[in-house]
Amino acid sequence: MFALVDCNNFYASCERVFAPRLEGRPLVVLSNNDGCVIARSNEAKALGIPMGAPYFKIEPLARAQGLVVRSSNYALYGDLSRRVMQILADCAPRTEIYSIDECFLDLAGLPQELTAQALAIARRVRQWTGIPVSIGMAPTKTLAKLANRLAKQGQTPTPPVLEWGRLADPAATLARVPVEDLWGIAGRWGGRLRALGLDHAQAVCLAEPRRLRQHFGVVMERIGWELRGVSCLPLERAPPPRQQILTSRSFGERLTELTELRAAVAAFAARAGEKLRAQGLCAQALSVFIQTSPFTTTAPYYANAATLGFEHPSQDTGTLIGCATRGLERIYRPGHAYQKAGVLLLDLVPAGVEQGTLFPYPPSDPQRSRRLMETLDRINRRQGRHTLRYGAEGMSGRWRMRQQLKSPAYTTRWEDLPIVRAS
DNA sequence: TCTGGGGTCCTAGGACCC
DNA sequence: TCTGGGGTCCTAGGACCC
Repeated sequence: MFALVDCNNFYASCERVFAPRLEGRPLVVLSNNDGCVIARSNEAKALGIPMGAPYFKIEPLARAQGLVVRSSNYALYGDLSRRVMQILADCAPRTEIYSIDECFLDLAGLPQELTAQALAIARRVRQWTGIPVSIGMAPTKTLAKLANRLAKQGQTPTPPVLEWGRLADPAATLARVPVEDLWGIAGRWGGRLRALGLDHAQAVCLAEPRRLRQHFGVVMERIGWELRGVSCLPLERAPPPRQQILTSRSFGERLTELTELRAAVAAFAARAGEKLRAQGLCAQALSVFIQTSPFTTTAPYYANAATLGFEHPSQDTGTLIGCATRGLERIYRPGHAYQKAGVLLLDLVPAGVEQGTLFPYPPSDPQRSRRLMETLDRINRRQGRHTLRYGAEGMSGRWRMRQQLKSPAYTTRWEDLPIVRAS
């Protein structure tokens, strides 16, 4: 038996935890660079603001309707997520953190009163963190996801919890669920399922699994089995090691000069290196890409990428920046207004087991590099990111993101601690 | 003027191995 | 006219997730 705990409108809820006056008001959170809407409160959804809407298009409406708008504040969301996950880890024998706002629980061995248990979990998370959650429970992950969605929609006698086994008529419920609402099915497959006459979850459930496999492959076959109550997707305790690490950003302003791009790309490489070391990995190759805006119609679109292999596996920021810069110089073409760039680390291997080089040239000192990176990371962990950085990253730069509407990092910066006054 | 960032898995086909 | 059987690795493309 699985439970899926999902935080309601997570980013919007995080913004409200330390600003309770936003309770009940329509609220949206914007993507990096204040580009589009990536989270909406229920009130904002009711206004008809779609997910992913470019902000400049809804701005007039926003003003007229008193919409509250925030830049994304990942320091805050990440910290509140960690707290929620910690509470959940105490509530079940095994958990799987599925995303920043979702967690699967393995309910095996828990007392039978599952609904009562789940209601208590939801209350506890709300009381201890201020974050509202919904919980779906079922014998498979796919059904637990669905139960969660139905619970969120209020289709449950025990909000915010829905236990699949307590449904009076599961088949009729499935028949009311459009295929696109199933976990793992989006637009393309939805269209193809409908073309086969399978347009609701119950039709997929009744379809011959072999047929699903023929038309779509093993992924869809598993969805079919899971809808029938046959669990195919186990709880994953330890996340598998990363296969790639990407750091990319849209620029606050368009860039045309190589010098400016170089600083941006160096900063991305440095950040990617931090992530790499935090995971205990080394990269064996790096890819750098740049692109102009895909939405501009007045200038030709240009996008390109360069991939470079390393002499030997590395987690040294200096090496990463050097490679990224060489790659950039290969693909940079003057005359374009670049909108975005990124650095992708590839062929990751665990640090410490990498293949050495018999005749390194130029001679290098891996111990020295390792100590330097450890010191760099330690200082930046304690004193704040960017305290110590490479000169190539530049001090500021027009490429840095616009984030004009960001709330304070209430829980992760001393200066931003909220002050409570008694009156 | 203004449009996110970060990932995963699966499949088919080609090249190659013994 | 007829040409084995069993495998791996790599890449590109397509789909999906939050």
